[in-house]
Amino acid sequence: MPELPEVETLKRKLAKILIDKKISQVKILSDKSFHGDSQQILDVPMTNVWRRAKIIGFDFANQLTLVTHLKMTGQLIYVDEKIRLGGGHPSSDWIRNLPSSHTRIEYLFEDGGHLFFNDQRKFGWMKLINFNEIDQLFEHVAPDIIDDRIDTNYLKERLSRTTRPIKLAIMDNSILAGVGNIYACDSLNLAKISPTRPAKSLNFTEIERLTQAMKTIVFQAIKLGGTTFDGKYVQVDGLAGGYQDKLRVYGLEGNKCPNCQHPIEKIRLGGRGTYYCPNCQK
DNA sequence: CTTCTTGTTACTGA
DNA sequence: ATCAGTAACAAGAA
Repeated sequence: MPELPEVETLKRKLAKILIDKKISQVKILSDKSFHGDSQQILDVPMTNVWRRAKIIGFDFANQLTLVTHLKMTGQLIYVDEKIRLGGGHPSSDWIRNLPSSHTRIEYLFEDGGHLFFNDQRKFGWMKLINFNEIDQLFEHVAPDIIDDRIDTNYLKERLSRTTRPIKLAIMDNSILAGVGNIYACDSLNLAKISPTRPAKSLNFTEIERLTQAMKTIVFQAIKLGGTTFDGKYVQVDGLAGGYQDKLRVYGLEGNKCPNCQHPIEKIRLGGRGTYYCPNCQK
């Protein structure tokens, strides 16, 4: 599931590859995955690639932006002309065979490169909007966890107002953006705080620990290129990320807690799988 | 066959 | 009015 680190990893690579290029053709293979008139961005130079929360935006010279949310199973994979023609040394061979049955949109660039939007579950989307419509996308979205505006004082203020379990609160985009299930579980383990604690019951020191833990975990995951779990998220070149080898508790039911060696347990919180250590996470 | 999976939003109920 | 809980979305795995 792409969260902030996965989306940031994709954005950095796509910015390097795509800025200044022009799209020559858009093939929409699933109508519900694309919103807008794709003809409007043909032969227009791409000027910038950005990320905010879990959304990536591709800006074009004609004041249009292609925004995308990958939801749980979206992938963005770029294959250059050399690899497509059977040459080069692709780091993962299967990308030569795209499009696949899960490819929803295919972008052909003027230099022969191809960008594939794959999405098994079709929850993800790509949408063409005007520059002046970008702000309203984030109207109800708080700053990213890696933004300096998310600090202990801010979170103390926001969290003291709700009795919801702390894990649900830190996954709430209107409080802070970019922390999904994987990094919420791992951050709470690093901070030694139980995911079920009412948010308002955390004292200043605990919130400070949790804030630091979330930033540490998210920065580490970005550095490692994100988490590849069930093979759903992959990098732009089709390769896995690196954080799955560093996971503390997520998906590790029965394994030993990295803090205290007690077996990790799985519970259900807000209808979502939640992994934690009942011994050291208080 | 049924059940489970998930990020986000829309809806329902308190 | 505001907050909390949950169904819905889609497609595949178990």
